[in-house]
Amino acid sequence: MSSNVTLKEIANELGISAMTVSRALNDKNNVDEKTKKRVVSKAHSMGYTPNHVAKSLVSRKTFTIGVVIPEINHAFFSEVISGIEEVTYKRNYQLFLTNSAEKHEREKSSINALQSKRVDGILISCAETASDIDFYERIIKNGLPFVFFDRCIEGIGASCVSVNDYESSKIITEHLIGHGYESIAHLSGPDNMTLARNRKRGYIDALMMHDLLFQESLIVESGFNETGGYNAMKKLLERTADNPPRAVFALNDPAAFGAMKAIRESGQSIPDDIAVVGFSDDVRSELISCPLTTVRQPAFDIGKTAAKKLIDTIDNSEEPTETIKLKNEIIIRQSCGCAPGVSL
Amino acid sequence: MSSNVTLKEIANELGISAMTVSRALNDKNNVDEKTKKRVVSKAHSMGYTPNHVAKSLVSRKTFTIGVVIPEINHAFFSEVISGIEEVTYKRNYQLFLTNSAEKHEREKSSINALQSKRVDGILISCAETASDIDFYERIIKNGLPFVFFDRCIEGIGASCVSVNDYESSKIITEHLIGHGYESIAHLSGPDNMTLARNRKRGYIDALMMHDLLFQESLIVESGFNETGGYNAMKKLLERTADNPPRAVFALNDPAAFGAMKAIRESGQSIPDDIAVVGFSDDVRSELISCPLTTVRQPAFDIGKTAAKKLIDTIDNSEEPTETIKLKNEIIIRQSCGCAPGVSL
DNA sequence: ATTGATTATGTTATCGATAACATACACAGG
DNA sequence: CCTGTGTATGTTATCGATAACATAATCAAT
Repeated sequence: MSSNVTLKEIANELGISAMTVSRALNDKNNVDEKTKKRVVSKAHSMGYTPNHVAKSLVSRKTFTIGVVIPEINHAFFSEVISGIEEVTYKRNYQLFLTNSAEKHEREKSSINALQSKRVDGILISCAETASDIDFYERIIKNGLPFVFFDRCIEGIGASCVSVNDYESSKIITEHLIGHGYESIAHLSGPDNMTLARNRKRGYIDALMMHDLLFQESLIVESGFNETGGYNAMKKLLERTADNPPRAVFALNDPAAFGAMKAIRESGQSIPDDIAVVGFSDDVRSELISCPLTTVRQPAFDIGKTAAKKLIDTIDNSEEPTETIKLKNEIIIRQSCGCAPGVSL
Repeated sequence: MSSNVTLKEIANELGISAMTVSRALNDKNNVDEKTKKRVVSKAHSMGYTPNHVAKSLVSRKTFTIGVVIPEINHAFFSEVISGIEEVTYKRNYQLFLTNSAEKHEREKSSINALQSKRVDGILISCAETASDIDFYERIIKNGLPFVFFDRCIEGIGASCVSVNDYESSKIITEHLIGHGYESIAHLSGPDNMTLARNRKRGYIDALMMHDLLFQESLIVESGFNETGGYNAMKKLLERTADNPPRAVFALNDPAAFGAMKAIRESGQSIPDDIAVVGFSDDVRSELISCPLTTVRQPAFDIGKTAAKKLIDTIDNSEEPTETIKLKNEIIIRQSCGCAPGVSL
């Protein structure tokens, strides 16, 4: 920390008490106007910056929130952060950014560090490997405001902001069914994550509703990144060598990119041999050689909504716990088998 | 803030002094082993979390750094942040993220807020409109460790981490010259920014060295985003209607995308009528219909290097001020007129 | 037995800002 | 002239952790 001026130093310079300086700088009304001016001008000339560390210690409030995300360098999350930042900026909060790198252990240590820094609340999107639900629950029960976004854990007393994963997954699967595809595979995420469960449910229910055979063997866990998608698809193609699926619904776009790579490497073409659809509308999705049909999530709005909900919860302990679902948009491109220019 | 246990509460429960509890939890060696165990176990069962706000007040050190960037939702910056985060995580610092949204006023207010929060240092990439250099200088002289990255202000006592803008710009301009193009335009940034100045200098020097006529009228300020690039290019095409440039070097990729749009709208084709090259290697650059020849910046490394330099400066006040230039890589694609598959 | 060193613990003061209480003075109303 | 009501200011205590100093108890050495 650099050489910083304190209230007492200003007070000594002016021959008055620190309290009067404090009152003057906070523009309280029971201070003489002349004194106020002298103080303000002195504070300015001495380069005074209020010490929020001291202020926070007394007020038990830091005007700081912590954000825990599984990956920073990912278009979806950086857009969410933009949304969060817009709200925190307006409401005068600072934002601690931490990265769990999809590791639950790192997530826990970040949360502990944020607690020590006495953040007023935490926004979190769970790591792929999140498992120790009690850990979150304990902290929430202890009274630290918590809001989950995107990758949520519902039912443990914290608000959640996510998208209508279930409906969107159902719709995009039905779109594949509409193409006449009968064997449709799914690259899934971990079952203890609400988001992954909902996407899988949407997929299964769409099959059921259209009287298609649901085969457990056509579901492979890929996780959220390209490598995971690639490996899962390879496994799937090996497993179904004699009778590969006609289409694949990947739980997000990076996983879909990985799957596309595996499909091409196996000598098959997209969408003529195997159609692919994703979820999340990555920046790359519309630009790749066979543009990806996917679901666009309102990332910026997710961030804004989650941040608002958190700060409302901080400001007012009566704020109800809520599960907010934002609307997705289905983006039809060519990887599903549609001709260019088709829209839903 | 939630209900938090203090040292004194633990001390009361055990009938000992707060000081002993403090010593036990910090594993000092002059505490009885039995006491230590009792304290640690009690602290755990009471859910104690150390209060870093109080600790920081005494130690005048927060283990916190502030990051100020012009735009969060931009692949380059989110990669830089990843790099920064990797270092701060390892070194046990927390990271305050703030967004200047390319506005100098917001930048100043963020820096003030960070100072009030008593960050141990600041990492900053200047806003496009940065102007009040004295402001930075005052803070740096006051002793707050500062490291600029990417968009730097050199010569005011802070370390800088950036790329060899000058050389790379010269090389990529020479590449255009190698194609036989004689009238080459440049979309530039603000002159008070070292980065923009260096890129322009590289462009001009390349022209000079190859005895090409340097025309002031072929330089238009575009700024760093797509809209800016679009408007600048439109202006340039109007201005040179009778004799448009044969190639354009844009100071970054988004500006190049905007320029490409304007060129196509004017009915000309890329690269046959007008070649375009950019700078920064955006994720989209290799995917667009005419892949963009550009300069790849080691974003992750920039973040890592800047964060390391900052923390080294914080830890050791003798750490010298340094200007570190990382190496770029020229990525040859087709927008310059090269056939697919060519590399430098 | 007395002294000094060593170990375990307690007490007080501090970081900077401010809430809560105390004081001092001016002026109006009886 | 006295009391009450402001107004402007000062003093003290507090937030939680810990550095610096103080004390008490134990044990070895003289």
